[in-house]
Amino acid sequence: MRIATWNVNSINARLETVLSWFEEAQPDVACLQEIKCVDEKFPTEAFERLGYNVAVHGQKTYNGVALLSKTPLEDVTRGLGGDETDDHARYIEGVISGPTPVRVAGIYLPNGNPVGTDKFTYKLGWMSRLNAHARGLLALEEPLVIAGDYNVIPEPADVHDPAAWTGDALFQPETRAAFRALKWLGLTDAYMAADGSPGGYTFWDYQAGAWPRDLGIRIDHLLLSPKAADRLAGVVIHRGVRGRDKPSDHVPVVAELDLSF
DNA sequence: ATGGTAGACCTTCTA
Repeated sequence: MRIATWNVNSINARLETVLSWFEEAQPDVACLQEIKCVDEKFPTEAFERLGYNVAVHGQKTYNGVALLSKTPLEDVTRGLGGDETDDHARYIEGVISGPTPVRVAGIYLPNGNPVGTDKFTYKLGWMSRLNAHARGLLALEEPLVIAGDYNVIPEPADVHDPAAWTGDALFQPETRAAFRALKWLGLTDAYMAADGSPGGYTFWDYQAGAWPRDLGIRIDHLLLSPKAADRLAGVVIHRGVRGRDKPSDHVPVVAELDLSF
């Protein structure tokens, strides 16, 4: 099973680009972030024509996540618990039906910049709530994938110039510690387990020639429960997508799970 | 040099 995560930076501005990638890459499951539209504006029919079942948790202008699957989605939930005052659309979860069901959570973790503001506090609070929720999911002892734009640079090897990012919310010690705490729960970073070579960037800023100069960061991750990690067959970062017309600033990351045993 | 680009949307916010 190929499971993809991709921050598309507006699904409607990016529809042709996204659909053509889906046709060639044929992911079985996809988590999309920053769809930047309400549920009714999501191009559901276009994905249904490609054979996908669609679940959306949208929001006007900002954020918004979607979960797509070639097999039916079950037990879909929207929103991350732990704070009733949080109205950002950043979390969607469902079970991918099949002989070996896989629970998939798609996340758009807050950016958190600038550091020292309530935005950074919100980011750390969101990570704490994700930790609490993941703890409960892991107790189910299922194949589980938590995939999305984490807005976390885990290690210096995941950024072209660590010194240039020391003041950024994505690379703060507290941010990195919260990401490590997720892994300590028993989650495996799929890219590190399958490949792990430095320079596996997933995001290049639109500004200052970041893409042609390969000034990237690795912030789109798939974290796997033990029963999902046991089946991990590989991870591919589709970096070439960044060089196409009208690209998102993120590229798709695809993990392959072997569900044949 | 505090620059630069992109998207939603209505003048500025988010990234």
